[in-house]
Amino acid sequence: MAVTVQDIARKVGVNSSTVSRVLNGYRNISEETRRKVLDAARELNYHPNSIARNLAKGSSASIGVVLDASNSEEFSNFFFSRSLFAIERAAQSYGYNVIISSSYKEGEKRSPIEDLVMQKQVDGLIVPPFALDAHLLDVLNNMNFPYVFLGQPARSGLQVSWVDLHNAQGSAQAVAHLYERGYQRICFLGGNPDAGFVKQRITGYTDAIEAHQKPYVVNTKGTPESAEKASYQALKNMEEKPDAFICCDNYTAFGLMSTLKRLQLNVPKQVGIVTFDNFPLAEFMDPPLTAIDIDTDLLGEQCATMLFQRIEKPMPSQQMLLSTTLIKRKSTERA
Amino acid sequence: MAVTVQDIARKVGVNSSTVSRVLNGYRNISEETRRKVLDAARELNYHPNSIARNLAKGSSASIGVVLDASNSEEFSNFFFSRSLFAIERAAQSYGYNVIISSSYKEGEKRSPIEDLVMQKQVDGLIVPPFALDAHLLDVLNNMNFPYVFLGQPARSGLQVSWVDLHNAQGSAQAVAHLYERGYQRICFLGGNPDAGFVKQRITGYTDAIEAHQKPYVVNTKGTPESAEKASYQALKNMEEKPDAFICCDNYTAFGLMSTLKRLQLNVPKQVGIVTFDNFPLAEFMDPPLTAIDIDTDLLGEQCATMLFQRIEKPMPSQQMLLSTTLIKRKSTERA
DNA sequence: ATGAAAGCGCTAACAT
DNA sequence: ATGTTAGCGCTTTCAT
Repeated sequence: MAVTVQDIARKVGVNSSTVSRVLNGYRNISEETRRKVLDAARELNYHPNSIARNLAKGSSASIGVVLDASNSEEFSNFFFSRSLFAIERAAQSYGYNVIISSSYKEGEKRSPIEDLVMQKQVDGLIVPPFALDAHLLDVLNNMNFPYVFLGQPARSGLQVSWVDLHNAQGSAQAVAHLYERGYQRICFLGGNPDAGFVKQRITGYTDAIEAHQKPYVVNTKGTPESAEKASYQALKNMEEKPDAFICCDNYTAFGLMSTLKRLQLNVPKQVGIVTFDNFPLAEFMDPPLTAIDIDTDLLGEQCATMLFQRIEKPMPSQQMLLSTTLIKRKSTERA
Repeated sequence: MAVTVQDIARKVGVNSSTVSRVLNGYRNISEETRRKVLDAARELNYHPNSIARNLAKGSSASIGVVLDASNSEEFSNFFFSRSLFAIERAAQSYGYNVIISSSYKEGEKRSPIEDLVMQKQVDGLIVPPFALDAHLLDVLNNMNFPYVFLGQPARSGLQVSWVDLHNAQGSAQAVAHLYERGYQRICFLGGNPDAGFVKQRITGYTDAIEAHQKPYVVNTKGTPESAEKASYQALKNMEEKPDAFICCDNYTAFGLMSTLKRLQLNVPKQVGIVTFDNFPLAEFMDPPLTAIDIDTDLLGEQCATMLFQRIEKPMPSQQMLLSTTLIKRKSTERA
């Protein structure tokens, strides 16, 4: 059915290995046969069978990306999927396919990821840290299989490669910006305490603020209602009444805004706001919120790039933190 | 390096084809050799090489999903990625891998999708309709390659298979619900006019409303600001002043809410609101908004299922519309 | 610069 | 019920 190297070889009158050489750009080929082969390939509308090619070469020309499924929280999936798209783009430019796979393992079956690796379907893996259990981690390490974590693992002792956003730096940027604008008592409004990055954001705040004031972290569940209540309490606390908030995400910021309206506190005059993330609300609030933007595209791209390096040659583990960007808007424009 | 069927065959003292038969669950195998082979496989920690297997079987055991890249609008990507996860889950249960690929074609290269298909890397394709140009469509049809559109194509004449959400039905549900609650003059607040589903939502509204009133569609750009202005105008129009709105998405609803606060109109007493989509804001607004929810998981799952049917045996094209669900909340609770 | 032949690891048609 | 053999379509020695 399909056109093969043999067909081209017959048509041109050479051996199939010669065709292969031409198609793979080997140098020691006479200009004449090269042209003839290429012409024939075009005429016959030849497309290499990548499966056969991969079998012969002993590679799969694919990487696997493990989906962030256990964390099915809609919001974080959004950021993850942005990175996923960027990974695909990078992979394409390196000539790799991207196979996605959930980490979910049903019943007694082997985990789909283990299958992906052991069955030689992928040459490398991009994984959210929590998706790898101890067993799988062992397997990968023992066979020296290339993988990169998309996000910093909680157990920081591990000698593994990862790429993550510099959440702590984001907090520091926010703190610096708020002080620069004249705010004096800065409160951190926390988010869903289960998410790893929330801890990093809080720690970053705590570290950065110490030079100026006692840290003031108010925890919330990450929902607007929860943030509304928590921020209300904070503003009723007359002793340490904040004049600025750093919100852990757009939803807590949304809740905070409700409280401020209720208390008739003016933003940015009486209260300044910086929020983490520039989605889905920051720019649409009234006033638009100064935001710590994270580059999820870059995250995916760097993650993929790091993986390809590791696939091409073994190397010691690397870690990379990507800078956040402060987008200044009305909510911190104190006169 | 890796363990092969040969290794097992040698160890057990049978031929590799026998091993293959056992591993593939053929019936005419003596219980004894079956056990010996399976034991040996386990002992040697055998994993089949899927590339070799695919080459021999002439299939790839993979499907391709084309990424919604040209439409990089963050919001719609969110819904798409939800479907993507569901596709992966379905594929896994059918024993297929999912390869993602952007449709973006750089320079003179062939499109990545065409490569995916022609190089036998995938057995079927799930595609957002716009991602397929006329040429590629021809290629696929001529070779009878199985594919399913994720979303209804704009050119409705095409005899192709697709799965989509029943947007028009959603509008009809909203209209019926609002009338039932006693609202009388229902206005549709449109969204980004470039999105295909927006047209469907508007048409659904227009059709459903005709029994009751003259259709009243107010267009917006899909941003909160735009929706705020447009809804303000609508409410100033004394002749046909609406007492209810159907919003094309959560962002237009957000804009509308600003206007209503400004005009001090009470929701749900003076104005009722139904919004399309239950993300990211509908449940967090004050009051929480009645929403037309769409099941993006189901969308992905059905799309995949349809594709697998078509891969297994050729069949006439099918189309499927998935029902929307009305989630009733405070914003339509007229006393 | 090119041909011949072996082989990647598996499955399947044909024997027995 | 099992062994033999021939591929799947490509790459890659090893010759010449």
